[in-house]
Amino acid sequence: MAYWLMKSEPDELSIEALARQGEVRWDGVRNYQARNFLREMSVGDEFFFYHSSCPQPGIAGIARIATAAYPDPTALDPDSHYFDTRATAAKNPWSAVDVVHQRTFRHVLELGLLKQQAALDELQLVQKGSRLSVMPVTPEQWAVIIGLAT
DNA sequence: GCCAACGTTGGC
DNA sequence: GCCAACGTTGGC
Repeated sequence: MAYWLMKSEPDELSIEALARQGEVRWDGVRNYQARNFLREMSVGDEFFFYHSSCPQPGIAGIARIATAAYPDPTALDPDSHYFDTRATAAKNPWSAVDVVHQRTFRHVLELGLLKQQAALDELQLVQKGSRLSVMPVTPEQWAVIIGLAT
């Protein structure tokens, strides 16, 4: 089983909203590196749910991958913010996965706290200039971060 | 294939 | 709202 971290703006989808809905489609990823990671995911993989572009950026909880990657329907929807004129049903370059809520942390693990952990130096999230919204997490990094959540 | 211009991300 | 850093686009 692999571990990941995925970013979401809480205004779009927060861990609380995911907890309410149970299972949602994680769509709108429009970066090839991030998309490639989506395609590497397996059912049962777990990921840290990161809140970005908000008053308290950080890891808010854990969710689980419920489906393998499939073509992202928002790319074909003219009414969607994520519509891509180049995408067709036959040739849709973008992928989505379904995810299930697993755990909401009692407190958000703030970005500043994560940056203080020497053991997380290699995590792409804390590297300067990194904007990747889907990234792998090693088992060691996963354990360190779980240890920060009380 | 280079690279300048542009748009986006995301913390602050 | 600002702006650094990055990815993408498109002219050449």
